[in-house]
Amino acid sequence: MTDPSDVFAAIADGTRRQIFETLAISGPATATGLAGDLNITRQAVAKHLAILAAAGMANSERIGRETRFEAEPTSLKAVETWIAQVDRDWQHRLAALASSLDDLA
Amino acid sequence: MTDPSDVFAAIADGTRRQIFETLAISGPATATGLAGDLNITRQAVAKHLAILAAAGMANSERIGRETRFEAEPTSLKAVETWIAQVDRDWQHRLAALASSLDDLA
DNA sequence: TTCATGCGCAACCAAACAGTTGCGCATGGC
DNA sequence: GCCATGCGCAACTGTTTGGTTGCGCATGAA
Repeated sequence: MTDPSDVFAAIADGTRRQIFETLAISGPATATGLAGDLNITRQAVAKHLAILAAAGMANSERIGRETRFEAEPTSLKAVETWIAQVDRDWQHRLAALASSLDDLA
Repeated sequence: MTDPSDVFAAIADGTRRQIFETLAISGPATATGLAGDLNITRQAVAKHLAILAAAGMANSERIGRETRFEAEPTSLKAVETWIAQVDRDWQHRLAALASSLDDLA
């Protein structure tokens, strides 16, 4: 299982989000291909892809001498879950506050 | 308007998420108070709160010699929106792929 | 007025990070 | 077999970042 915290760290970087978006929109791609669009080295992209993969946000498959990376959108569930939980906590606190104000009336 | 990218950076740090959760659950608090729970300096907490505030995730209010910080949960909308967009892109690509496969049949 | 509390600002430090260059290895086309 | 392509690994660099300590200022209580 991948640490949810890794997902948060992974999406923190703009370049990484961009790579992830590109994979979602255009489908599987290689580090070399992606490096063409963005204006950075293949190595830099490869590092980002490794981080995305470690966070469970991308899957790699070696085909001949190429390594194709594909996005794994379900990995963002962890972030959605966290946001939903915070929202629940917030609402819960407001409700408790309101009811305690009612008690005073 | 706050840069959405700031929100991504803000939630990337575990301590920051923890502070944000605490504010959502327990309501407004000061840097000194929060520093007690977490095991770091008031200064460190103050920096985190400044980052959260800059990202639009927290609002501060000075009361006497205290500065109370409150969570702003709506600020997470930007993240939710991004995730939803990526999901749409992903589904759209899959649909296009399926239809192009149909054309071959 | 005096004193303790709480805060903000600045300097500093070690670790993490995004990015680069350089090299060697494997795979596919000629 | 030979060469180009694509990749992974390693070392290095500048910048960002989470954290600390120290100081001075303002506010509330005695």
